[in-house]
Amino acid sequence: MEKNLINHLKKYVAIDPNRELDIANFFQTKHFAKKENLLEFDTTCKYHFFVLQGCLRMFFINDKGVEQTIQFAIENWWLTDYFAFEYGKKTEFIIQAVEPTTVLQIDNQSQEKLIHTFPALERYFRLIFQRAYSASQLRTKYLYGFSREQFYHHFNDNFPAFTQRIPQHVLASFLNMTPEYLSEIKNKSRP
Amino acid sequence: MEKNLINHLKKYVAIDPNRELDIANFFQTKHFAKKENLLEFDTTCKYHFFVLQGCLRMFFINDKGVEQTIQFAIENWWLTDYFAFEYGKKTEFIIQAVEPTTVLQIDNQSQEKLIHTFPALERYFRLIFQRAYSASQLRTKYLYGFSREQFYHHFNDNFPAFTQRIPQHVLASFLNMTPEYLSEIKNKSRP
DNA sequence: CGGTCTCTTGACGGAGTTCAAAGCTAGTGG
DNA sequence: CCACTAGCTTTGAACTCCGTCAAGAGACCG
Repeated sequence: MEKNLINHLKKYVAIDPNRELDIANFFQTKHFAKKENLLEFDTTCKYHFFVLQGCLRMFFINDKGVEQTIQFAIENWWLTDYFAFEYGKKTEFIIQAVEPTTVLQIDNQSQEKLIHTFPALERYFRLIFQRAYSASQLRTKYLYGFSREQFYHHFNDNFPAFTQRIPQHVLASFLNMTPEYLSEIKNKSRP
Repeated sequence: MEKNLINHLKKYVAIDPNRELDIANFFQTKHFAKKENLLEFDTTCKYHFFVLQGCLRMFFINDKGVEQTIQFAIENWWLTDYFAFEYGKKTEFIIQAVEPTTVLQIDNQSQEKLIHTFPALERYFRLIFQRAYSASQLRTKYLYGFSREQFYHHFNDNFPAFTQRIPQHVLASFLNMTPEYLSEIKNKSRP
C-alpha cells in the first residue's frame, strides 16, 4: 500500500525506480482506529501525514466547547497543522481518524532531508502546496459567498461520496452549522 | 525598487549576485492607479503579481451584486487567482489597487522557465506556498470560530496598520459583514 | 462649490442558534 | 447473537446576531 505515495509522486515528477525504496524508507506506516487522535490539542505537531487508506479530519474546539471541523483528508491527501509543523509550535487543532485509517508519517527534519536528498521532491511539494493554496482560495470564496444552505448543497453535489462517508454531525461541524439546522435543511429538500 | 524582490528571495534561498539581473529580467514592472483593476472578472488570469509598493485586494461579486474581499496584498506579497493562473481558466475574481500600486508581473510560462533556469527558486516558491497555505489554515479557523464582532477586533488588534490604510466599506467586505454593521460595532466599543 | 461616494443611525425582519425532549442506531459486553 | 446503553438524529419553540432598507450627515474630488 506504500506504493500509493510513490505513484502519487510520479504524477508530478520523475522518480528513479531504483530509488523508490529509499524514498519510502523516510516514512513510517501507522494505523489508527476510528476516533483515535493522530494529533492532540496543545502538543507539538511533529508529523506530516499522507493518507494511504481511510479518512482524517482536523478540527478545533471553539469557545463554547463545540467541535469545528475545518478540513478532511482521504486517500492520497497530505494533512497537518502546517503552522505548528513548520515552526515547532504547539497546535490549536486535533487530527482524528473518521474511519480506521492507515497513514505514512514523516517529521519536519526528515522531510527536509528527504527533499535535500531528492531535489525533484522540491518541485513535487511546490506543486502540492500551490494546489492546496489555490483550493483554499476557492474554499474561502464559498465561505464568504454561500449561505449555510447553499454551502450544504454545493458540498453535497460536488462530493456526494464524502457526504455518505461521514457522520452527519461531523458534516454539520464542517459546514459550520449546528446538527439541528443541517437536519432541518436536509428534510426540507425532500420531495 | 525592483531590488525588493531579490531581497525577498534572499531571505529564503541563496542567490548568485551576478545573476540577480537575469532573474529581474523575467518580470515586468507595472503601475496602477487607485481603483484600477489588475485582473478583470471572467478573463484569463495571465499574471502572478509581486507587490513592490502599495496595496491590492482580490474580491468577487456575490449573487446580490455586493463586493466581497477575500484577500489583501501589500509590499512583498504575492497575489493572483492561483486556480485560474495554473490551469489557464477564466477567473471569478477581480484584483484591484486599493492605493496607487507598483507591482512586478510574470506569466505562467515565464515563471516555469524562471524556476527551471534557477532551481533554487523551486525551493523559494515551495516555502512561499507552504506559508501561504499555513496562513490560510489559520484564517479558516477564524472564519469558523469567530463572530463578526470578534473577527473585527481580532483583525484590528493584529493588523492595526491595515485598518488605517483601507476604506471602511472595503474592510467590511473583507470581514464579511455590511458597512452598517461594522459602523455599529466600531461605535459600540467607544468609551 | 456641487455632486458623488462614504459613513452613521435606527426600525424591522429573517437566517441560523440554543435549549429541551423524544426517537433512532450502532457498538459493546455478556 | 441478543440486549442495553451511549451517542446520533429529528422536531419544535424561543431567541439573537446580523442583514435590509431608508434617510441623513459628512468627506472628497473635479
